[in-house]
Amino acid sequence: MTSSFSANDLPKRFDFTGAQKRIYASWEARNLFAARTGTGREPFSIVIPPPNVTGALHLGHALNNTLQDVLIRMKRMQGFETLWMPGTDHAGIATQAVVERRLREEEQKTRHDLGREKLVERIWAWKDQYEQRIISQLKQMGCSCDWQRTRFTLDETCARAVRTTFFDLFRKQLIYRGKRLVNWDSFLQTAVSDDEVFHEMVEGHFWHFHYPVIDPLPGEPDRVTVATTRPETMLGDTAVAVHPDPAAALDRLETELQQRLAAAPERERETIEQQLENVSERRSSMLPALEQLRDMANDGRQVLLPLMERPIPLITDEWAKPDLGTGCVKITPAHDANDYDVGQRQQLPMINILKKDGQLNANAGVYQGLSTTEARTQVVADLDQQGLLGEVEDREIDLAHSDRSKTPIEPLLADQWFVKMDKLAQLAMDAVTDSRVQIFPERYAKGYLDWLGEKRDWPVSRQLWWGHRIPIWSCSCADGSELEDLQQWLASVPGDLSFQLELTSEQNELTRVSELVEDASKVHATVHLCLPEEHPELQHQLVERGFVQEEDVLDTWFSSALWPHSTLGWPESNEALDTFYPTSTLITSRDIITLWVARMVLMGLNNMEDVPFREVFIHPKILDGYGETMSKSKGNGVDPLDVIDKFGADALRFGLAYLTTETQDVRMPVQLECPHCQQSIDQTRENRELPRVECDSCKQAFSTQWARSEEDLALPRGAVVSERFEIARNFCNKLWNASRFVLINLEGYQPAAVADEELAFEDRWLLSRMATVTGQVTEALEGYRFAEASRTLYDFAWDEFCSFYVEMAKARFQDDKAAPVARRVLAHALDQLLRLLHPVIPFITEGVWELLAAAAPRRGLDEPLQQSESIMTADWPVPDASHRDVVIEEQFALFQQVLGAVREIRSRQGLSPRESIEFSVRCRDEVADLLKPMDGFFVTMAGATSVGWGPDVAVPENNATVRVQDLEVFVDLMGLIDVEAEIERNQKLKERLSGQISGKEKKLSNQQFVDRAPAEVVERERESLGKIKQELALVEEALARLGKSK
RNA sequence: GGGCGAUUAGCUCAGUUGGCUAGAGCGCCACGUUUACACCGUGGAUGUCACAGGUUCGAGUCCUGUAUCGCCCACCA
Repeated sequence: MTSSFSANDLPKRFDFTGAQKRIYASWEARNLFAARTGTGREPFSIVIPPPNVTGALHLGHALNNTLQDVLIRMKRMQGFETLWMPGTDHAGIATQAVVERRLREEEQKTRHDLGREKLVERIWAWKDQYEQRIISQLKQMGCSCDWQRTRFTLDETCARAVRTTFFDLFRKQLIYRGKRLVNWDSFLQTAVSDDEVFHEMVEGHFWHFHYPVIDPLPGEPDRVTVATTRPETMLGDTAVAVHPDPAAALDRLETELQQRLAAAPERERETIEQQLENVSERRSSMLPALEQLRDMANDGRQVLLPLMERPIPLITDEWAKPDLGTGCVKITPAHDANDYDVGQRQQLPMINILKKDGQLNANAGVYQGLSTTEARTQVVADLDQQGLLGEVEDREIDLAHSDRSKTPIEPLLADQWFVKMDKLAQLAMDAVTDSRVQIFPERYAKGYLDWLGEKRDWPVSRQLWWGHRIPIWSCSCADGSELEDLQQWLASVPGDLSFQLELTSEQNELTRVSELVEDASKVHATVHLCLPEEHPELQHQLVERGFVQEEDVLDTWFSSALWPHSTLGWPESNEALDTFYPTSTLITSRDIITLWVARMVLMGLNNMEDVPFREVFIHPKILDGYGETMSKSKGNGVDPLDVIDKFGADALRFGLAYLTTETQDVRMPVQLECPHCQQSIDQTRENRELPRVECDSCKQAFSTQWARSEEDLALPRGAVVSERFEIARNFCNKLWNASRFVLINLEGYQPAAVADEELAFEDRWLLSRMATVTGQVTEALEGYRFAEASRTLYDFAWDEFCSFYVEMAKARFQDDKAAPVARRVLAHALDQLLRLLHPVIPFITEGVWELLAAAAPRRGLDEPLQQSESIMTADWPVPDASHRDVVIEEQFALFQQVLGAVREIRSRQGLSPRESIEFSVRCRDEVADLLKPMDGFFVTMAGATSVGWGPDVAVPENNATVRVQDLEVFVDLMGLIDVEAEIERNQKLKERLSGQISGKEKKLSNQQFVDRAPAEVVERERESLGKIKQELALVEEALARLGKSK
């Protein structure tokens, strides 16, 4: 600050835009975010949940990162060596899909036109651009990440960790190859994950087919009937199933339905009754036939799959529900998830009939080359022609579609790599069960344990190009000698490698994968080789020997699972890893507890033999005004930058922290802001999807995030914001102005220690409150109670610091004797308040801190000290127990109440604030002694002059009264009194008091209460009743008086 | 279908181990530019604590059930 600085020149509103930029740059320039090793300080570390590089951050990220920054900043001030590890996630499918879509839209090309290498190059370019944007957003929010350590889940450091981990698991035999149904998008020619699939009801049919029984015995049916919504899949059928005990199944179902009926509400009864009817109908009409089929199945009978003319077995499996369809079900293991399970159980062949482009392959015989839709029509026609088509019902079908291409999903059987989960999952479960990892709020531990408890193997293959390519090379051997040959060569290769043999019998396509091979001569072997590191030379040799590298990449979560240690340089041992692992806490949202949190614990334990973090805090979700989750696709998302532009980064942060309660999701109505007239327009389900919106008030149009056409894009863009941030913005401004006032009045500040006896009543009060608040805020933040901390600070700063302490200081600055101490205490108080607020609102507190340093560089009550240059490195306040004083706080509360009473009377009587009034207080002598010295404050804060304190003050003739505890405040209105207003008010009061009295009397006359409630509670009730009665007496007295004067 | 959570003022939310005469902000009403702040100040009005039972001397708080909403997981031949 230059010497010409004057606090009077400071603007009335905090210029957050300028301050944010300047202050953040100064933090970075001083390297204040850097985590150091070897400092001997206790470490505190957090790894960021890496945002997807795909897109911009939304409000959910803003919340997530605000909370992390709040903790990191507090811990840093508390003297911990803090590390906040930043980075982004390569987000396989989402990122590749975005780039592919642009390729399609802008160049009309598919990824196959570019090829793997070129596509990956494009994605890298995209990634660089978007990573910058994300990091810039985080910086604008004020996040104090150690940017020099920024990682990316696909960078070389992380890649090394991935390969090392995969190799380790492979060698431990925890990786295996198996078949799995994937959601195949035949348009994009890619598998998509379950969450990229949406379901839609479409008009469809339920076709019944007859499959002839091979060589029926006399009395046996000559055909069985099955039903399906996807006729073409019958080409891949490998069995027809019937329930092993249809009678028992029906009985069980009936019992269950009857139980449900007994408990069911009226409107559900009908459906259940119908189901019951269905059961008994089936029992009489179908049961014998089903039992006969069951017996035939047990005899090993077969049916002839029409069109393919392939004999397939009749089998028994519980999957065939006797109450559904025809009671028999066709089994197509390669194209249906449930059938796949049946196929596994029953060791059925699995016939894939689909090519990746959605056309039928050679296994479909004459139908080869048709699309699934064409095949469907054809199959139905052909069966009809052969007289094998039965009933065709119309039916609504819940059909899975690809979210990206909107085409129907084809379930397709594919080779996939899996991670065996049994042991790993158990490790991760134990860590939570024995509290090495603690989850807050606790209830989320249940979901974590339940999910891991299933111990389902983790399919890690993804049919994508963007990601960590699975480090496996495979080679098939035609016969035993080739295999032996290969094994000898592999044994001679130097270095660390691991391989697995996968043995399959001859007809690969038709036979299940098996580890047990009875006849070795019929086997052909595949050798899977896993490399722990990139090894170009060896890879070259492998290719020459006929090895092929796995095309698929790993699930993104595989690399994310390593995040807490991979970012610290694992597998290389180094100081950062030693210092900051395990990390202290993880802050994330509940939807990735299983996908991410569980897997980090598991991988951390596997790789590091220690948990990745000691605590996990699950924060709420941000919902829109309709209670729906915010998402880009719904158009109800909010860009944190819009909020920052309008309200400031501090307001964004404070607003979010203020809303972060333990149980409630955050519902946040959203508005569009008209760029022409700044009018807010509520976002509705209708307008949130429009590319342009017309302003309600100025009638001009503006564009939204959906604008695509040139004319829409040419319009100014309307920001999406929420009024919820106004509270926080106003709070920051309040703090700014209070600070401005303090700074203005610090002119002439002289640092000096302040002895206890120099402290004024209000100083003691404020210091006492500050000690309490400091403790509360620290505890709240350490317990992840962000809303509580924010609310405590909000109330303290606004209602106590500003509305009382600063107001009272005004009077003291007029008094040359009192002013120096007032300045010292005020400088100290502001200093402490800024510190407490800094983690939540870092910019404004730093801004004021700098100004305070100019006005009062040395400050503090005991011994004024030069304070640190940045508030970031200032010490976190510790509650000063010596200042805590319950009596002072009580006395001060009395003062506040008397002041309130005077103000209330003034307002009630409609007196202008200019109009000075006189008041007297009837009270005990001690109280008079206490409050009389406060006379000046009544003048400045309520425009009221006291004319008497004590037990014997004269009651003015015409007065308005308010009673506070055991004292009475009279305002002499000298004939100006609005008698009606007083009577009305007193009568209202009388009613309320009488009600309370009768309530309490009733309670106290209840012998049960008096006997059983704790004595202390009863006593409290008695006292309270006594007080109310006294109060009522006074009200009645006042009413009588008023009646007289009327 | 399974699990979890929510339901408190017009709106968004607090409300510790049951002791409540239920709070805050916004909005609303009245007054007000008093030298930090109108993004402000002072005062005021506003509630069948979703519903129904139960436990208890006492229930917004604990238990059971119902309704509505939301989230996660599974399933949907």
